[in-house]
Amino acid sequence: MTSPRWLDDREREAWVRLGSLIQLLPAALDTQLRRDSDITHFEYWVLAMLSEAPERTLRMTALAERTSSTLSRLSHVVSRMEDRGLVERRPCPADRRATNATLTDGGWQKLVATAPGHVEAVREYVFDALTDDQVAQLTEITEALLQRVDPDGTRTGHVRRT
Amino acid sequence: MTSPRWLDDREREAWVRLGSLIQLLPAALDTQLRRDSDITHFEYWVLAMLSEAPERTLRMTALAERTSSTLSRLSHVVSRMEDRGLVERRPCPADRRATNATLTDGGWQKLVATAPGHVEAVREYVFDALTDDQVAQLTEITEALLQRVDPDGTRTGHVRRT
DNA sequence: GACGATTGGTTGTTGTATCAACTAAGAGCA
DNA sequence: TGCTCTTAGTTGATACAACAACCAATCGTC
Repeated sequence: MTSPRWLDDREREAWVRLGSLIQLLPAALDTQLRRDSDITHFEYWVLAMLSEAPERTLRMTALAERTSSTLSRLSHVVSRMEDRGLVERRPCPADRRATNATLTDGGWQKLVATAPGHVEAVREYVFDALTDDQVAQLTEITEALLQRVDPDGTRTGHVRRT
Repeated sequence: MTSPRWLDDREREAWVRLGSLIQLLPAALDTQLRRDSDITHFEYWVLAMLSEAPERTLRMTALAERTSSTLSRLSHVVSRMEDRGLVERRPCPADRRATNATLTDGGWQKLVATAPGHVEAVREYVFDALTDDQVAQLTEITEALLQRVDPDGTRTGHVRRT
């Protein structure tokens, strides 16, 4: 079971914690949002990204990038959100292959009602636990990891540093 | 849409990257393992944790803790792994409520065959991207966050610093 | 201006996660 | 002993994600 380049002790320590974190943090955020607002964490990002876009509208492809998801996943999710009246989908006049997703008034209100509690949860789980230095370190570290996980930036183009 | 304590710019920057990362990193690891070894990332942890235990055996509850999962999820997964001959389940003689899960020879061989490629992927996605200092910072940061996400340590008892 | 390649998006299938409900065994205690 | 409470684990229903197959529009190019 010897591998060319095994993990050393320090790496193992970091890895086991990171493993737990990527397991537990999304689950914790999902739980809060489901309980308080009956939406998933992913749906929250969809609402948030649309709310910040001009006209509260984005092409599906652009929205997929901003939510770090695939187009397929997004399509399913937006369908459900459309059924619930949070989002509207209309064919793009400029490119008739494309579809524009727009936040409805109901979706906007949902976001407004949801955001404070969710931000509070993010603070509680993440930022209240970290010093200012650590927040800066976290930015650098996540930036470096994203460079590896998504080198082309096709799923994270909007957040990547120049 | 004003909240008592909104996120400032630095926090937002860190948050959007962390959000992308917890979305993409598990997916990337899952993809590698599925493609190369036909197991999920979670199943890999199950194999790995059992392989390090005495007698390659753990109580379901202990295994759930080491994999940061719920007992319910673990039960389903172990059932499937049992069907594939990777793991065996036997009632614990000492406490007849409890169940011991044991790695089979087949499970051990699966892990041996899988580990090098997976470790290589972990290196590629994580550790090759970080300096030694950053690895240390990551350990501190993840430790601090786990403290918040799982304060009692019921899902992460084995990794928590004293 | 016709043909193949690429882009944009949807849909169906299958597998997995989650939640709540449940059984069964041990612990605490009158 | 008999009662309740807690712990350990399983199961079934429902919801969600991933992958592959697919369609339709557009681009490139000869």
